[in-house]
Amino acid sequence: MPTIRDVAKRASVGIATVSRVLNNSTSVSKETRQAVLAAIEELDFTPNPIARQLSTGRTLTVGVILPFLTMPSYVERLRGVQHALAETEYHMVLFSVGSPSERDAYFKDLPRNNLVDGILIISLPPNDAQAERLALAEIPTVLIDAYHSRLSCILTDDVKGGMLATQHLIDLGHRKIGFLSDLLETPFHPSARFRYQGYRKALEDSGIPFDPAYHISGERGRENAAKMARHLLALDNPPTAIFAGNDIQAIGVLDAAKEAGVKVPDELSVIGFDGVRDSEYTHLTTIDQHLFQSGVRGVQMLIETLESNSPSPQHQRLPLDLIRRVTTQVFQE
Amino acid sequence: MPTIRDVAKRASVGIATVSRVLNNSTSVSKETRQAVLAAIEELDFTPNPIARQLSTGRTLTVGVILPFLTMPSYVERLRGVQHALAETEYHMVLFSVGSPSERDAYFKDLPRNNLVDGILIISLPPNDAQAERLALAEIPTVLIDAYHSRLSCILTDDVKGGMLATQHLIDLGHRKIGFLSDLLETPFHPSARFRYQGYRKALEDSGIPFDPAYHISGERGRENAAKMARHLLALDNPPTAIFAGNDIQAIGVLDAAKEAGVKVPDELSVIGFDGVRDSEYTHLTTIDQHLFQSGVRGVQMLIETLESNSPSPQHQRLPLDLIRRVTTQVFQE
DNA sequence: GCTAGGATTGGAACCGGTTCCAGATAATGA
DNA sequence: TCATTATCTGGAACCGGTTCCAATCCTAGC
Repeated sequence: MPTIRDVAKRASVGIATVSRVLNNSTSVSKETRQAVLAAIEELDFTPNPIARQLSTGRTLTVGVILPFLTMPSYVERLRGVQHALAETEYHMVLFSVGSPSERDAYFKDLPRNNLVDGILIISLPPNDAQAERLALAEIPTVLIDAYHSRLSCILTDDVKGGMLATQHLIDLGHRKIGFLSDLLETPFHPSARFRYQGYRKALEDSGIPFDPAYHISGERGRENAAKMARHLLALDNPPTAIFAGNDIQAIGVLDAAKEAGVKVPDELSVIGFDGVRDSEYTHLTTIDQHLFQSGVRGVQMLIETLESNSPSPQHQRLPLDLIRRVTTQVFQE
Repeated sequence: MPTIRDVAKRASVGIATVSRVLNNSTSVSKETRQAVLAAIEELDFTPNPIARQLSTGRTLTVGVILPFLTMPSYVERLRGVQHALAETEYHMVLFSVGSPSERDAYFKDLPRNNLVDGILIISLPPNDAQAERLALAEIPTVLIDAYHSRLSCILTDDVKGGMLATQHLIDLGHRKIGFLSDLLETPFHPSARFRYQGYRKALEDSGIPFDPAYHISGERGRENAAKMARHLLALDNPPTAIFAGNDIQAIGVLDAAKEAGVKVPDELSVIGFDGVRDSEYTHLTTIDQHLFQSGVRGVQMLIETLESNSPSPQHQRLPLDLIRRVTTQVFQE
């Protein structure tokens, strides 16, 4: 592998000059530049990025920490990150988190070793101590789908989203509204809890009493959601509408309804949350939280911070949009 | 940020000794080691991986090139890669390919710049020239779900898989068997074509004449598959079984069948291909090609090559298993 | 004709590790 | 006791870039 010194020798110039040509920095005469470019061509020289990283202190790499592709919504956010990063000169290193201890290890180590220039954390809220460390680190961090006052964030207002979804059902005339979701207490992202809060708030605002029988939560996944939905549908006085904590669960609800012979949306309205692709296929009414866009925005915010190194954390809130498809309908007696 | 020299000074030893402690290489006396470890602790020192990379020539990074997460099957393979890589000391850098030109750029550049120690290519078969370059490069490459004689590969026998699926339907007594898939000619991975060949071969082996009306291909995706399935089901003499090129398309077929009031499996048997998670949910009979495992094996082969630098390409074939679920059934008049 | 100042250029130091090699010390054997 | 060897240890070179700084050349201005 030829080095910059080989090129310098071949072009009969100094190594500094070759470097200048490579970075087309300060003035190099046209003839010299030509000579250097010719030598580079002849030797088939490519600068070694590692050496460059060492001397510049920049790695041109962004580290992405996420709960690894366990849910379509993470994949969709990651897709947004990838898309936005492709427009820049930065590479993407993936750090997958499978357990709280793994998460903590990355939170601790990644900001210290100079492996990446910036960190994107997807759907993994740090605790106060971790956030403090991240905030003090030289490497900027942006949280996507997680909040901490000390760090820059791309946020989704899950409470508001929960209200939006519930309000939609209320507006359609429903009064017996079920809520079905992941476990509310989780070591990872507590979005289900916030959405539940939104659900409760919307009911309260409309003066609809909350019925604990209409609230059920359990392990994630379509099958489990179907199981929970069967339970709701088997109640003596079953709900006429179900708000599922995410789209995958909503699809599980659709499964259960079909199986039970309950017609959607005639006899049961179903609304999801996320706006993943599967919701399109299934024509599910849902709350679109712009997952792809969250990845894009996260990258934008990180790159901005990297280039301006403004230290004050920024918080950006993504819009939420009700996408009305065919699974919700006006309540009919 | 403290450096190895700071540690050396603090522990009153030479930098070489610190390095020895860090790499617990050749003999260092117990007392010296203790002193160095204490200094490291006190200074909160972490070795800079970039500097290490420059001097050792190893980056401890594997580059993964893949058509970016456009299909569940790629995600599943990637998951396997991630899982296996997590057991090693290697990191993973993701290079996403959205177009043939992007693919060609990565094939060309990645082996040259010393950014990664090894390359995994998922579902992107290189042409001869590219394969030659990759084979000659100092950086080892392993193809997952793609074949080239000059390179190590983790393979799936799509032709055999196509035969397996078709044979299953034939064994059940079906004679009017449809085949529905992606476009057979694609700039990317031609798995659909191979599966189609397997379909044709199985028919031929059983002496069942091929009916061109039963073969349809088009853009990928569930919806498109449903559209194509509607077409097949609307034929004067519709097939009694459909083999879909992949699970997502098979799910599209199920959609179309339900919509048309055709009962699965009573009136129509459906078999998919891949064994993605969605196939579990939908209780789809399918050919499991062990996607996750393909990622794991790819990593294993790559790491092996990295550590033994054996230059001769290895080819490993993954098994194919028929998973019989509920969407296929004995043909009944 | 002489000098100030801008344009080019090259050498050397530097980034922060690893490792070769030689020197120092301790232990072993005769 | 002395030579020999094994064990430890540190300095310096090296990986391959970038960049500071000083040197050189050239041209314009007086």
